[in-house]
Amino acid sequence: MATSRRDPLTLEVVELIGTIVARYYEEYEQAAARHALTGAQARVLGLLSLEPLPMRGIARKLKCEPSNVTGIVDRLEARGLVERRPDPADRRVKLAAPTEEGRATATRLRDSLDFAREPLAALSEEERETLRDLLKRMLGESPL
Amino acid sequence: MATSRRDPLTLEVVELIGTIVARYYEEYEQAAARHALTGAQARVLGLLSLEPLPMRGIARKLKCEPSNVTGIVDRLEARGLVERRPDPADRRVKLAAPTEEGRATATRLRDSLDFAREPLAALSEEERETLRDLLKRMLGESPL
DNA sequence: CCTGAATATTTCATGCTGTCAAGTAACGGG
DNA sequence: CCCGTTACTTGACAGCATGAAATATTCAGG
Repeated sequence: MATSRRDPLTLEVVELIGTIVARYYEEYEQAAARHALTGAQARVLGLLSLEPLPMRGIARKLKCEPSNVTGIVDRLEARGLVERRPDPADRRVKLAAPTEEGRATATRLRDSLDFAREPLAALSEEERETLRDLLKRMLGESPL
Repeated sequence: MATSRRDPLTLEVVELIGTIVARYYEEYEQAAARHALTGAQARVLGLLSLEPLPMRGIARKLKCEPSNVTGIVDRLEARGLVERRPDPADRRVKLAAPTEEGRATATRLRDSLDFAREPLAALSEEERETLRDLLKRMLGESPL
């Protein structure tokens, strides 16, 4: 299993992935900032724009403590982008859902992110297919 | 230029890259935590293990304010992993350099990161070459 | 040589993210 | 009905990040 970990080719690919990660992260933060959001706020808003979630559900997706989510949703709520609604099935639960404005912001954010990720245009359709398959295999082998 | 931004294949690849970024970042933080370091501290220590840098140089590499670097280096210095040395050529400058222990920690950190990135082993050598070339093309087109 | 603009670093104030521990409210099985 | 569990919040604390102001040093021009 360790046979391929040290060879120059693997190290080069690892290096490239590191570069992609750094660039992606930076552009994500910048895109969020353009909408006066922090990265964490943008991630939560993006999650909620797919479906409303209980606070605990957000924490699970973000892999952080629920007490942390309280603050992030507080700030989004204070800006009118998100609202807390009671869960009819369980009065302990609060469902966070985007407001109309929150949904609009999430959409604009997503669009500006797509644009930031434009470098894929440098590849032909066939190349993108190859890339997709290789990335899938990379991710598929990992347990998670 | 926008011709390829919306098609399902591109979106799928973007999604995959997002997954890789999330996983990479998470594993980086965990690897740092295993050495009782934060992500930012691990990044700085990794930089300095390549070459000593002035505070401002670290800030440039991290793309953050110099005043932020002061605190990060403070904490690394308090742990004996880094030391500040005067720059003989310019008395305004302080060079941050890893101590012996800092270098050792950086090495162990790098090794544990290589292990975290093991999923590449799922690909054959030829596939890794293809992946390398595609990633290079993706990155090469961007202005930086 | 001296002055003034520019540079390197630090300090301070502030805000956000993250953790942990403790507290409150509600669910649900026995 | 009670008790353990679960969901959420609060408060204390640390770290990261920014911006403005203070200090020390460099360097160019007169």
